[in-house]
Amino acid sequence: MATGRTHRPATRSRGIPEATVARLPLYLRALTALSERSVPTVSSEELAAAAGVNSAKLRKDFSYLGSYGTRGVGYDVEYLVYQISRELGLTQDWPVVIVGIGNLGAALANYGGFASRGFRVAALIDADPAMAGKPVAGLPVRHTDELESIITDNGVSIGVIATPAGAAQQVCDRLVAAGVTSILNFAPTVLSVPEGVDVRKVDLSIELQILAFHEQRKAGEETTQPAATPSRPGAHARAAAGAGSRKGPDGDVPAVMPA
Amino acid sequence: MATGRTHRPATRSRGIPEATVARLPLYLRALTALSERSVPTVSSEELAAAAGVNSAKLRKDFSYLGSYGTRGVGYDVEYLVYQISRELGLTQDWPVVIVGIGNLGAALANYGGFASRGFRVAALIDADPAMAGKPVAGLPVRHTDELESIITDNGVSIGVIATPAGAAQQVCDRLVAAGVTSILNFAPTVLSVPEGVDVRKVDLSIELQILAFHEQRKAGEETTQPAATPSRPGAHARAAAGAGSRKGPDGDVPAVMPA
DNA sequence: GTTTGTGAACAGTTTCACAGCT
DNA sequence: AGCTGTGAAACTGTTCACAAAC
Repeated sequence: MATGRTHRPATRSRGIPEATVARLPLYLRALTALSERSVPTVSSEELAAAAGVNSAKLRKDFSYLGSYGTRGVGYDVEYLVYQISRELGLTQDWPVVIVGIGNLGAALANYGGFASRGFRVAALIDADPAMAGKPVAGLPVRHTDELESIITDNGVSIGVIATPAGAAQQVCDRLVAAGVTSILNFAPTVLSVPEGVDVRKVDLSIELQILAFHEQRKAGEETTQPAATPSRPGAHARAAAGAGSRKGPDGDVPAVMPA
Repeated sequence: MATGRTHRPATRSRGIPEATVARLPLYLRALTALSERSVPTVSSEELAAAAGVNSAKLRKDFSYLGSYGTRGVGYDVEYLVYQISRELGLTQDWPVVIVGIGNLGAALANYGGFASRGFRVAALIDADPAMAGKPVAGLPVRHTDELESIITDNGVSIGVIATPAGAAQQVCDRLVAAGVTSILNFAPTVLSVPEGVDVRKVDLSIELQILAFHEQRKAGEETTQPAATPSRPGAHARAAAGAGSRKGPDGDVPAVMPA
């Protein structure tokens, strides 16, 4: 998923489709790996396989960037790496702050892929005074009091929130007030931000729940639904309904997963 | 987002749209909060605001589950909590293993929201023998050798991979061979899995790159942007020449392949 | 009067299949 | 021959707007 509220009204007459943007990093990673193995060119078929998509989609995606391939040959790896990097804005350096240096914040700070491409951890910030000064991933943790000055002094426009849910909105507000316009939120909360600020969220429990949904489908084709449905407070059981009303709490029994 | 799911022709004639499934956990979280405040009913408008979506979408989403609201009134909170939980498969318990107990794995193990709803950490697994037996989040870390027996003994069908990228595919293969059919992958790699296995991935650096894309765009379109554009690493000389050969945003220049 | 549930219109995304370049 | 680039078709997802239910 993506941006919280406040997304441009898809006024994308001149832009790249959002779905394509979301795949460019994937292509870039695959291309970087090829580049490191000194592979000079790659076909849409090969690159698509490496990125885990199909080749028609990949070609369509690239067509939004320009005609960067050569018919009968494929794509030049180095050239594509550069073009995609530029398109994603990775030819410049993005200072990032991480707020909330608990288990997760520390993990993020230590994450190598962070610095590797365009991003630089400008500061680690935590509300706990006991954390202040302690080094994490080679950086001293700074106290929340310094948040605003850190942001302005470093020209930070991207913030990562790894605090408990209860603190997230407040931290978000302060980040935004200080000038941050893109936020990556790991806290399990819906953040509200003013127009013009992008929010992306990463949420473990949502991902697990989506997996559970599909898992249940796989298992439950014949194994029934457990338990009974508690009666509905305001309404009557509509379970009867021979026609029309296609829904109902009972099994949906779709023909899914053909072996 | 981003199921790396194996290509299924979406045989879902009678199922719930994927986009809807992905939002159900969001609704559930908002409803749970209302439930804890003993709010008895909620309108689509209110609930939508709490979940960060618009009300038409929410009503459409719920319509796939059934007619669970009351016109003129709204939705009964407790009843909806139950229905969504059941739909997501959270009325049963899902044992989960986490493989790779580094910074991130430990963070995940400690994540409270894990156990809170339907999920239970059955085991923490790491390849480092020095880790074996050490308690993390109250559980002793087990060695990778035990992976298969842990999976089968506990009937684990959901696995979380938090290993380095290099180990992820191998771990994935072992998980799948042992019976896991849903995987949440935190390693920055494309996993390949057999038909019938679901993969979802969470990738920090992809999220950041997407943010950078939009951030760059903000800086470009309107005026402003307080400098904050440090050095450029190894930008190619052609940078000034415009985007590419096609009808890009600006000048059209014949394709230039780098030597 | 209020609010749901939903067909219909619209928008975005993926896939197909092939023309056109190398 | 091989492979890209892209219109058109097919599909999925979102928004609109209003009749039906309370």
